[in-house]
Amino acid sequence: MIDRIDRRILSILQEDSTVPVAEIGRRVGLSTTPCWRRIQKLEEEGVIKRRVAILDARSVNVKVAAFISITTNQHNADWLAKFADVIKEFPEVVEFYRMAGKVDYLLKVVVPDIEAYDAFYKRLISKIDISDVSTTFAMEEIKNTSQLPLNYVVTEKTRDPVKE
Amino acid sequence: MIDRIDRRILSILQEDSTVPVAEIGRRVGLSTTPCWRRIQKLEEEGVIKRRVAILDARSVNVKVAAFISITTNQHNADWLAKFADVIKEFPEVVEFYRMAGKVDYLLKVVVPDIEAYDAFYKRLISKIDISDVSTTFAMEEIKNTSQLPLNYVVTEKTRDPVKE
DNA sequence: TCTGAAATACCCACTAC
DNA sequence: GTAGTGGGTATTTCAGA
Repeated sequence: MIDRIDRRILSILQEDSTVPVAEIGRRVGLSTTPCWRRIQKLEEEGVIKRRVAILDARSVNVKVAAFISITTNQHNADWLAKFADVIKEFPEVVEFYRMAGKVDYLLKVVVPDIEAYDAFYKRLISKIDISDVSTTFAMEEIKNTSQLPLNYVVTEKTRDPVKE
Repeated sequence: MIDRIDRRILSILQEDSTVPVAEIGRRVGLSTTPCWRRIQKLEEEGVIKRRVAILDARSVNVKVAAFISITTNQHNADWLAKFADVIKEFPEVVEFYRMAGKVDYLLKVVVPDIEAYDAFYKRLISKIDISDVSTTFAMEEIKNTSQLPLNYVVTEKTRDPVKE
């Protein structure tokens, strides 16, 4: 169970995981060891999934983000499993969801430019048989964060959503 | 300028930033110091933007992802600036793009459930005047990674996209 | 002169108390 | 929560291309 202190620790770590444990402890009003033990527990429980480096998209030459809406008429489990496996393997696909409503699947893809998108698209449809596809491009990334909101965390003291 | 070794270092770090420098060096065929210097440089240059902890969405009670397409008839710079500022401040909004085509803006929002989405939606439209909004929900997250594809990186040796 | 290997001092993560 | 240790990291020095 996550309490308020855990939540503050998570908030710090998902913003910057290089902050030393002693400093985190200081900020949340804990000494190093208990703070460190909480972090360990959060990692064991899988609340903290991993620690990663976030790269600059422009520096690695993926300046264009595209959203691909896929509608299909094939809905059996076998087909879906194969479809998902194939698409997951493309490194350009950074997000992939099965949707409710008219669109069946939504992909977020990152590539250098429209030309590269076209090449990617051809590779995609050559590997898998999909009926209806529509793509929209992001002109500007206004916000894109790995930080999840923590105001909905169920704390041990209360079951109500708590404001940050 | 990024070379092949840098690319391998980035690949390791964006998958797991806890790997010790000596181990990274071993994997890319470098001793600790030059490897460490490369990482420093990549951070200085902003290729590595930050190091963060990735949290488990279910553990922090945000199981539902929604995509909100916003169409507006207001296109002046003032309005956009205000609009962007307001929306950015919602922690539930994890992604926010200005789009090309019919839809003007696309938001990705994470919340605990449909009920919470509704509450969020009401708060959103109370703060800002938007004409046309449509929401689709993700039923299943098949892939969601912070790892960018590195096969498009422009290396010092070649300007061609290089296969991983 | 630039790049990499070896060596050291220091600081932080982690353990025992 | 405090004290102490091992290990990784930051930094310097040195060797070689």
